[in-house]
Amino acid sequence: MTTIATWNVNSVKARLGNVLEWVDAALPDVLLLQEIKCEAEAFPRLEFETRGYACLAVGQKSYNGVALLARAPIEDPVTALPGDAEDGQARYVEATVGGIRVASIYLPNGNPVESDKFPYKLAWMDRLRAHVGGRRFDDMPLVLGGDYNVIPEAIDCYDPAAWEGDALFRPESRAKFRALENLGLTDAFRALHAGKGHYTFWDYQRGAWQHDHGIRIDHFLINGRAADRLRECEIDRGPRAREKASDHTPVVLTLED
DNA sequence: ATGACTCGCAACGCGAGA
Repeated sequence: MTTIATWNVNSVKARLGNVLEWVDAALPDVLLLQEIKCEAEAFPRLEFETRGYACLAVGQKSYNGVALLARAPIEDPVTALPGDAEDGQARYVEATVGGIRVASIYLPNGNPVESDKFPYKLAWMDRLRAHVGGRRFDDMPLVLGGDYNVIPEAIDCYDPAAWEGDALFRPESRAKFRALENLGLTDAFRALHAGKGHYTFWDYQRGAWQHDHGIRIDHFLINGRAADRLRECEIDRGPRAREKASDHTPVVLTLED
């Protein structure tokens, strides 16, 4: 069994205690982090290395940043999403671990929709589609985990009306998410769980967590080779209830060996 | 209810997040 977890930690330094406590209990084979909010040199790699993880962090100061941690060697890394040499935002890291191609994705938020952030988001999704579609991953399992900042369907949010017009729920964003699925990728959580009420993010404001006013925006998209081995995909709500919690909670994918 | 949280920052209020 191989477990791969994804978690937008909203600053790895502010969250280090919570993250390590969860890692020590959950013991994921691969951990994909987003919004580490620090440069790679400042990533607390020693804390993970002493727990047996190899670390690959791609960061920048203050914003964004992704990391890929694994109990097995990290091979053939890609540290930026191809397709725009001008894009300096740290939002993508990809590598091979134990014969599985894995990526940690922090897809742009895109709000406000009237700003240039929304076309940047859509273009980023086009680049991701071109990257995945243009490379030959078919000979090995591919797992794209991360914060996609997309609410795929109305059942993926507590109150669809409240999200109407938001970049996370705009028809364009959802269409481009479907375009990724149309490459042959499966939304692993949705393949195993039907219905409303499955969320991965609750806003810090308005008591969203206490009222369970959440949205499902952290996803695993996996190719056929990985879907053949899909056993479980679960949202662990535990960390969201903690003091000093991230506004996102981990999602854990389990593949058969 | 023009609000509300929480983060990082050569901070001491602001931009960004979602």
